Amino acid sequence: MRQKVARPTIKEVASMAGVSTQTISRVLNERPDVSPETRKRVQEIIKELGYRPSALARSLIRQRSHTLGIVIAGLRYLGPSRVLSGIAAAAEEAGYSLLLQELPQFDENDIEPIFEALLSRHVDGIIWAVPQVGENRAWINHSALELSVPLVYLTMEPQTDISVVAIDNYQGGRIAMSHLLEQGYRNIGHISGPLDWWEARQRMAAWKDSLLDAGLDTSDKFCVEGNWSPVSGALAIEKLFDQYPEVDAIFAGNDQTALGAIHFANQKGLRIPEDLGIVGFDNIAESAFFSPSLTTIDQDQYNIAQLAVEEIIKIIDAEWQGIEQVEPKTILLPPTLIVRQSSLRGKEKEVSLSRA
Amino acid sequence: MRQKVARPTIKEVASMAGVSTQTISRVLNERPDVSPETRKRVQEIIKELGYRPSALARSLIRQRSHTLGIVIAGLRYLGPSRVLSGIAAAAEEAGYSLLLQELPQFDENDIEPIFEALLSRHVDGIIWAVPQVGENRAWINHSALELSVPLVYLTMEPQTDISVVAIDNYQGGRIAMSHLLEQGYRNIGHISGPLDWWEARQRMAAWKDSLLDAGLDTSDKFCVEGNWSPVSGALAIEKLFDQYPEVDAIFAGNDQTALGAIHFANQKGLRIPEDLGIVGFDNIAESAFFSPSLTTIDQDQYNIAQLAVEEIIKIIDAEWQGIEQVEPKTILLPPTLIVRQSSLRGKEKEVSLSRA
DNA sequence: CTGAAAGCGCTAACAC
DNA sequence: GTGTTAGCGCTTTCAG
Repeated sequence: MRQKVARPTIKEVASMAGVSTQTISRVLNERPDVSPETRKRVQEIIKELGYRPSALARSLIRQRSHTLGIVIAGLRYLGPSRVLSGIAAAAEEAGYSLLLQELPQFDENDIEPIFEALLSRHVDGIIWAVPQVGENRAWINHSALELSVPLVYLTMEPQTDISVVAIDNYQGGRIAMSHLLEQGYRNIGHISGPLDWWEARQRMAAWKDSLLDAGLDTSDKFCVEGNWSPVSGALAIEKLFDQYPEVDAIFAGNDQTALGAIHFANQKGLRIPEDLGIVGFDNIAESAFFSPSLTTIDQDQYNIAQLAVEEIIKIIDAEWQGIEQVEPKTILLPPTLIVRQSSLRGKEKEVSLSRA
Repeated sequence: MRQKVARPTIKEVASMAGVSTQTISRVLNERPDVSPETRKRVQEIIKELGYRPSALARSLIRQRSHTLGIVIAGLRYLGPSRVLSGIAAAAEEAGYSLLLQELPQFDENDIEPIFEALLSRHVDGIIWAVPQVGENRAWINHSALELSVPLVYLTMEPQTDISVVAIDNYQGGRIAMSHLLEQGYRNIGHISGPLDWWEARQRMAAWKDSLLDAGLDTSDKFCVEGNWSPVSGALAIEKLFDQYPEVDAIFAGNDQTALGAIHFANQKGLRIPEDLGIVGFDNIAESAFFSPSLTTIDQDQYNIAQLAVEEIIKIIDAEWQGIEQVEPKTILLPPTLIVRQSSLRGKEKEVSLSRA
């Protein structure tokens, strides 16, 4: 059974050491103006009592909590979790704690209470790591612009007034398409993500622009909207084959959609990559083990999360040093192509095991 | 550009309303002893100023923060993320905020600073949601038993002195094995998770006991240790076929390992489920779309997370009401079997699309 | 070098 | 009903 242990306060340490609380405070904060003997004695008593200062009381008086508010959505998906993991590592590294709020939905519009919960606990800054879906950016922009602490957007469309750190989804789409075109595919269809997502629109735009640049047709029939899920991928490819029978390759909005497409193609007896080339997006761990293994676009979400943390701490420190406004910055990270079997037509195939 | 907006304090509200801060406090806390007119006037001013009380100051004086400390590890994996999502939802529901600490490794042994970061911020309780790996339970037990706040373990071996909420992994393994045996498989191999994980050992024990109960052989050759990853699954099954050529079914430690095994079997031209039956564990979203779709064990991690939150709040409330020690409780949730194609031998196959 | 006084933003206990 | 005093646990003046 747990032994409830009360935490000693600075007062108890002081009376035990026979000095005032300020002296304890001085020792804690490593101020020079304490005699070596007093310092040593106090430190011993601190250790003996297991005393730790209250970060809460400190936050109150210093007006700085060394805590970051994180707003996130969709932790049941892999992407947001990886982002959160990156944030956690970077925050730990920088000596910040994390106050976490998960939105029940991506397009939650009642965000006042979310901010309130964070601000009333005196966070030093807020990272908004919610994908931009529908109009949810509008709501948050409205609230964010009159906020008492700095804010950084993660995974959102670049903007003028607030710092943004994101993956360059458009660039990623271009890379995927270049690869398919290089492999000789010419009838390339697209299974998009839900088009109220900014990321889905970016990837789709890259698909369309790539076809245009290559002098190819870009009829609406060549694109079907999915919802990121494997099942939507399977349904989408079926529809795609209906309305675009010549299709010889697919750029899928994400790996899970691609998986659904592969599943369908396998069942139809289509050979991948000979009859149909497929490229995904995300590079989820499983994608190296699909049958066939999936060529995809890797986005380093862990890394952008760290950049976001660094950025917000930079802003916090700047404002703390009296700089009233820090110039908003936009950081767009390019993703990279991971070539696997699903798109390698007529070339030497890699062995998936050796590079997973 | 963001407009830095200072938050008003209770003092400003008070002087604006021409009353003392005490009266504001009374209105905030909905005390009866305020005249209707005063109350109304104060409320209007609060709204006008956009005043919100500081949860920090409240925590300090009330000795209660309505904040839960969450210690977690492995957010890059799906399981812990789902757990966190469940915790977040339940905490939100109960009006608690979340202070998050992610361990850099599962078997991190320097946990003092982790606890310290949470306790110095006056969390009301701690949920330890780190899988039990190697000796990490020993370290935490040592620290946990003399803690100033309640603690609940999530996903850990039941114990006598502290409350635990977990999935019954052993039971899950038994269900998986019963299913394979019912389908007529008799040479059932196991690809385990890393055996320093408690969950991996539980699932393996279930595999062994099931074979014993069925009067079947349980040679060590029938089991290969993996590390949860698809690649380890592929390597493990190869080894398994080497040392146990008669194998006609595999109970995989998790879905990703099963995916690696499927990948290998497909490449070898083995038919699943005819030549080889496969059952996984976890029911990840992708598993319904493997080729063939994967029979697996579903564990409701979202749900156990909610139970853990409820449990710790119950303990917090109890201690708050003067009950010194609350009897530790163990909640073991049984997982459920999800039947798909990979194990359905000689029976009518479901169509994976229709039930995904 | 060290202590006393004041206060961060709020609330509990007691006056009036 | 409402104000005053005191104090949560700590730090920041400013004396001495």
